[in-house]
Amino acid sequence: MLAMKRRIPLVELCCPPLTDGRLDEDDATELAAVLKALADPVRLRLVSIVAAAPTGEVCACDLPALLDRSQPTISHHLSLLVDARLLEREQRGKWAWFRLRPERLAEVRAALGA
Amino acid sequence: MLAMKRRIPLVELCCPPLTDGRLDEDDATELAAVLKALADPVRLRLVSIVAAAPTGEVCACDLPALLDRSQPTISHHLSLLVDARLLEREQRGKWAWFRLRPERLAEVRAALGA
DNA sequence: CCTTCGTTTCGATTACCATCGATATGATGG
DNA sequence: CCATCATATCGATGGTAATCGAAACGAAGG
Repeated sequence: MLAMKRRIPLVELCCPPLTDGRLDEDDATELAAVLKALADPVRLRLVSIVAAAPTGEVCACDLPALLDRSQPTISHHLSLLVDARLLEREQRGKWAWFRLRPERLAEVRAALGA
Repeated sequence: MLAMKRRIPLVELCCPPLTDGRLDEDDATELAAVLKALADPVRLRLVSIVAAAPTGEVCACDLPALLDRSQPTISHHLSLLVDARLLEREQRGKWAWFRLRPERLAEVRAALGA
């Protein structure tokens, strides 16, 4: 035991915890990609705004004003967060709404140690 | 209550958890800096190698071979990790030894949510 | 001291990234 | 259809970061 190789089904975490053994190159690259998506002040604030929204979702239309960035810039960051599976996007009429994917954030925490 | 503003002394975490409310610009910048230090495959592998070392420490001299990068490159990444307070460095004779700072990793996990 | 050897710093190169204005896309409502 | 408005894409730009070879630094040991 301990020879058993990965893939816990419940959370489907992206990588074994950092502290459990040497990460191989692929796992490290994958984990680095998610962390890179989080490692930007604007994107962290986007995630926190969505996470703290009372209704659980936020309209993209409100975000440029909240973050003092242009609309294309916000759109760019939102795309990266969706690609990293940290947010999910839903189009409703003309507006795009975003929700947090808390399991994904939990995966990242899990990958960062016990 | 809930108006009380930050700084839990025990762990001295860098920022309030992402999911507890909107991060202000300073907190977001600080958290992004630590995450950026982690958001690189080579540095993640460095951390995991140090974390998994049976003795708790690793000699810098062994790392270029393990990671297939030049010695200056490894030195550069180690500096970034030390600056981010994720590793600590100790010079012993000619060799530099590195240890993990688990509290710092715990801070990052805490900042990423409950 | 002078040499050796591990490590850091320097300089250069290359690649990536945040940002914006301008433009395109796409859905809504007349 | 056509006009409008929210969002996405494009192209350009300035800045940052990973990487390496070469050179500088620094500790040991004769």
